Order: sequence, then structure tokens, then C-alpha cells
Amino acid sequence: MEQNPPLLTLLSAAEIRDLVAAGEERRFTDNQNIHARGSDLPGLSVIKSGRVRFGIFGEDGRYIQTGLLGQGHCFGEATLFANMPRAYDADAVGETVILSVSKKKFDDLCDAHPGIAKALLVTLTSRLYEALDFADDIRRLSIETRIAKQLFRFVASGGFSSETIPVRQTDLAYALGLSRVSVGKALETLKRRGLIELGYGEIRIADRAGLENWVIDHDSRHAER
Amino acid sequence: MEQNPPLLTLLSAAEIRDLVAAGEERRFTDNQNIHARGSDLPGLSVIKSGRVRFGIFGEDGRYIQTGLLGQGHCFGEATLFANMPRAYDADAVGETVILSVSKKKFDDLCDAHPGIAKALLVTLTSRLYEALDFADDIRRLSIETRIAKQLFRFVASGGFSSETIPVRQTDLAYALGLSRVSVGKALETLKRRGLIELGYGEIRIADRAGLENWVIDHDSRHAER
DNA sequence: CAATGAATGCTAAAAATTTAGCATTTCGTG
DNA sequence: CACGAAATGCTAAATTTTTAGCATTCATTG
Repeated sequence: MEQNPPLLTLLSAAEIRDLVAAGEERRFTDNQNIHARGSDLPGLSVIKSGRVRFGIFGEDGRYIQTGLLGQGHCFGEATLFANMPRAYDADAVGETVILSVSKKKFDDLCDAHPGIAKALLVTLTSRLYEALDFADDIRRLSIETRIAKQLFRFVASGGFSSETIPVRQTDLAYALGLSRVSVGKALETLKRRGLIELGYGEIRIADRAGLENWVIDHDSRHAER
Repeated sequence: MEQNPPLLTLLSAAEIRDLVAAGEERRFTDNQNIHARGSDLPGLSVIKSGRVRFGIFGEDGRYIQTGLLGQGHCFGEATLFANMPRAYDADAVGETVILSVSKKKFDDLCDAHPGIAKALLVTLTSRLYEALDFADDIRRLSIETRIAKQLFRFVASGGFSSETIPVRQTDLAYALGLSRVSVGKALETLKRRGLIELGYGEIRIADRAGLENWVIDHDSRHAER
């Protein structure tokens, strides 16, 4: 259950110092919108603290969550390198502080510190393979297994204290593109096996090793070859 | 229907020259295996000619195609930057020539040409957002719309002469993780609207503008906001 | 031009998933 | 500690999708 490394952990102290100096700090409260899909002010954003949730609202009002990033992670690369507008709505999860670096300052910074480009390559590569992996999951795995993997993703990206994950079944359904009924049924299956425990607005991983084994057993990519 | 730019189109003549000099040419025949999932010789590969198909074989023998890259595109970045083994089986589609650059030579090259890292950032960013987009599609769009988008992807990545796409319905089913019956039914719907024509082992886009409109009308992300 | 393998077309039953309710439990708050 | 909002639990019908066939069409080749 690897997790992609936050950008900040890949930078040297000097690089971080200059990055912070080049950026501007912005504070957001829980659920506050950071940017809307389609807006196109180019720049790199780094999460100094808190978490950011990414997703799309369909016109039917339905929300699909695409990602959740925590401290040290960055976003907005597409506005820098691919000249794209923001692909997702971004909202703060809890009190969140963002460092915003304009495209111009970022380009200067990159020239001064080649290590920053290297670090972004690492981050983007990891994230690309996570996304490909996720897409494969949807096509190949049972709902139970997808939920198990998603729980590990929450643990990895969220930085939660324990193995208790503050997530509603509705959120899981959003994230995986399923109905709440299907999610509930699959969670029930995992619970019956003693792998998780269900709470009100939270899910506890009761048997981490067991849950990992569930994934391995049900994901043929992990099978010996 | 944007398409991510091949790496080679992003490099200067000097960069291409040195890249080619650092690499080693390998030739493959149609369907020949280039590398298996799990192998871990690090290096960057660039497609000089031909096409490469990426996918996974499940232990049940079922094959899921994850991607198809054409001339000028690169692969293997994850072995360079994320230290990962190959995530997918790669097979040649048609006569294919690959330029393989070892990790060591690539690192030297990167130091000499900072533009190469920049170009890879562009490529990886585009590819990441394509992958995220694809994952969203699976969760949000009807089968018809997903097929329409997939046809455009084939056109864009394949470099086919006309709007006739040499793809079996079985291949579409593999790529989208659906059954052949569902694919056939959805194709029938698109055909009845006069958007496509079905052949033996191929699909023709009969009304490109109409098919694009179908996607726009059914993908709320394209709706005005 | 007949034979053959490969692909599509079609069908119906089985299985999975969603939808739309309503009941119940939980948790914070007045 | 009663209340209300929010979340989960549960159910059954409706819908979608897959599975498993078999029939038909197409293209190649001997």
C-alpha cells in the first residue's frame, strides 16, 4: 500500500526556503472553496497544513471526489506545464494553509534549483501510476476490494492518528462512484470477516494485516507470477 | 479531444540527437513482448516507430488494456523516478522500434539538458490528467459516451490515416473493462444515430462533429458553468 | 470458390447494482 | 434529557450488465 511522497519531503532545506519565499500564504476554513474547476490562474500550490479535497460537481448536483491531498503535497502542476485550466473543484478539509507560487516565480525558482523539477518528476510519476492503478481497480476488482484499497488510501493520504478513519459511507460512495447501498453491503462483508468495524461517520481498521491480505488475495496484480 | 504531446515533439534537435546517441535501438515484431509486468531494469524507452500496447493479464487470463502509445511517446518513467518495477506488460503493435536509454545515461543526459526534465514534466502532467479523466469517465459516464471518448483516444494516439479505426469490439471491451455484449449494444446506439459505422474489425467515425457533440452533451464537465 | 477461423449479431437467463423509500441509531445541542 | 439533524440499516422493485450460448457474416487462403 505504497503512497506517493509529498513534494516537500523531496526538497532540500534550501529549496524549501526559496519556495516559501516565492509564495504567498493563503488560509482557508473547513469546506471553503480554494478554486473552481475551469479557473485558470496558473501557479503551483503547496499544502502547508490541512487537507484539500478534489472533485467535480455534475450538473445533476452529484459530486464525485477524485482525490484528497494532505500536508506537503502540491497541486496545480497542470496549469504550469500543460497550460490547462483547473480540472477539479478544490475545497479545504479542515483549517488549511496553502502556499501559492505564481507561474513566473516558479519558473525562476526552477532555473535556480534544478532539484525542484526532479522532485516534481518523482511526485508526478507516482501520482500518475496511482491514477492508472485506480482506473484499473475500477475495471478489475470487486467492490469489497476497491473499498479496502480506498481505506488504505485514506489512511496514507490523510495522516490520521490511528486506524480510525473519519469517513462517511456516503463519502466512500462518492469517491468510488458507487451507491451508498452497495458500499454498505460491501462494508458489511468486510465487517463480518472481522477486518473492519463500522462507526457513526467513521470506519476502523480492526485487522490491518487481514485487510491487506484481503486485497492481495483479490487483486491478481499482487499474485505471484 | 486533446491528446498529450509525444515527448519527442517537446525536445530540441540537440536534445533529440544526444538522447538517440545515449540509447540503444531495439526492434520488435507485431505482438512481440517488450517487457513483462514486474521486471525492473530501469531505463527510459522512446518509441521511434510503431506502437506499444500496455495492459495486465489477470490470473483468470483476462486481459485489460490500459494504454496505447505511438511514435514519439516514451514510457518507463516510473522505473527512473519512482523506483518502481514495470507496472504493465508492454507489447508491440505492428513492427516497432524502441530506443532504450539506461538510467545512468539518462541521468547524465538530464544534467546536460535541463530541457529534457521540463519536457518530461509536460508529458507526465498531461498523462496524469488523462488518467484522472479516464477514471472519472468510468464513474460518471454512460457506456455510449465512454466508447465515444475511447474512439477519439484511439484516433489521437494511433495516428491512423483516416477516421477508420482498426479496433475489434473485443478490444474496446478490454480497454473499457466491459463485456462485449455491452459494447455491441452501445455501438448499435451510436450507429443508429448515424455517428459511426461498424465494420469487420474496424469502426468508422461517420460524423465526427456529431460524435463530439454526443460527448459534450453527455459529459457534464463540458457543460457551460 | 469452398473451407476455415475470426469477428459480429443476437438472445435469454442470471447476477449485480441502483433507486427510492422508510426505519433506526447516533450525536450534538438547547 | 428530549429533540432534531445526520448518518446508517434495511428492503424491494427497477434497471443495468454480464454470462453463456449459438447463429451469422466476413476475410483469407489453399
